[in-house]
Amino acid sequence: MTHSDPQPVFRALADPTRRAIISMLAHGARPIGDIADGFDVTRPAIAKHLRILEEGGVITVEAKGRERINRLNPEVLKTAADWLSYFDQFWDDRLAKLKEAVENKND
Amino acid sequence: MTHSDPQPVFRALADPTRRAIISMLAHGARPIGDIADGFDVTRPAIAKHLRILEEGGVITVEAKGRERINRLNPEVLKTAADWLSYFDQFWDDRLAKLKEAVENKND
DNA sequence: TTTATATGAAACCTTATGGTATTATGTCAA
DNA sequence: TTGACATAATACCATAAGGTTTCATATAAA
Repeated sequence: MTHSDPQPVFRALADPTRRAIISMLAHGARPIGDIADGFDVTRPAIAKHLRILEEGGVITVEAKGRERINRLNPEVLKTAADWLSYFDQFWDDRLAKLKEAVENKND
Repeated sequence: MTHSDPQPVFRALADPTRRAIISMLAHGARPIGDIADGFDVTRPAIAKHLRILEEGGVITVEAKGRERINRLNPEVLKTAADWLSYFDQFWDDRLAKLKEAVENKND
């Protein structure tokens, strides 16, 4: 319904390292150092990914002392999911029927 | 369940022109020329996008005389949708409840 | 107040990306 | 068979992406 531009989100999702970071942050907010420890690449590389995630609104960064806490902002991912949801009809009849059933019963 | 690598699909989805091509092909298969007519960029540019879509399995190309019909393969998009579906829990409680209700009643 | 720690920032490199213009090839139609 | 048409292929270009190393800065702890 909000129909906002999915481009920054799809851009953020395009890299496997960024998707892994997103998955990691789904389990809790973390500073850069902790994130970088989980990957082969250097911390500056992770910092660049975090910047792109932040630009896309996928994460927010909160300064806390000398640390900077990176927190997932999962609602933004809905922008991409919404774009893809149009194609539900092509692969999942059951979901369409389910949605229909619910719309008739509840709302 | 299939759990295949979403990388080629997310790559295909990363460009706005490619997403527009996907949307266009959702309404029916078309040859390159027809597709290119709908965009500002040149045909070789569209051809490159189609190549990336084909590499990602998002479209299939069928030679038909001197034309080459580009056909959407929408099931592949499910790979990306599945990856994103993990985050449903963060933004949509209703869907979770719905799923639960269905699992209790049907299967 | 040193010293260690967490991060930012700059400079640089290689390859991918998205685009162009031009030329070649295969197929249909007159 | 010749001409028109649909597309492929090639060469080229500018910028973005993803990575590195090195250096600077701010905060916490000794």
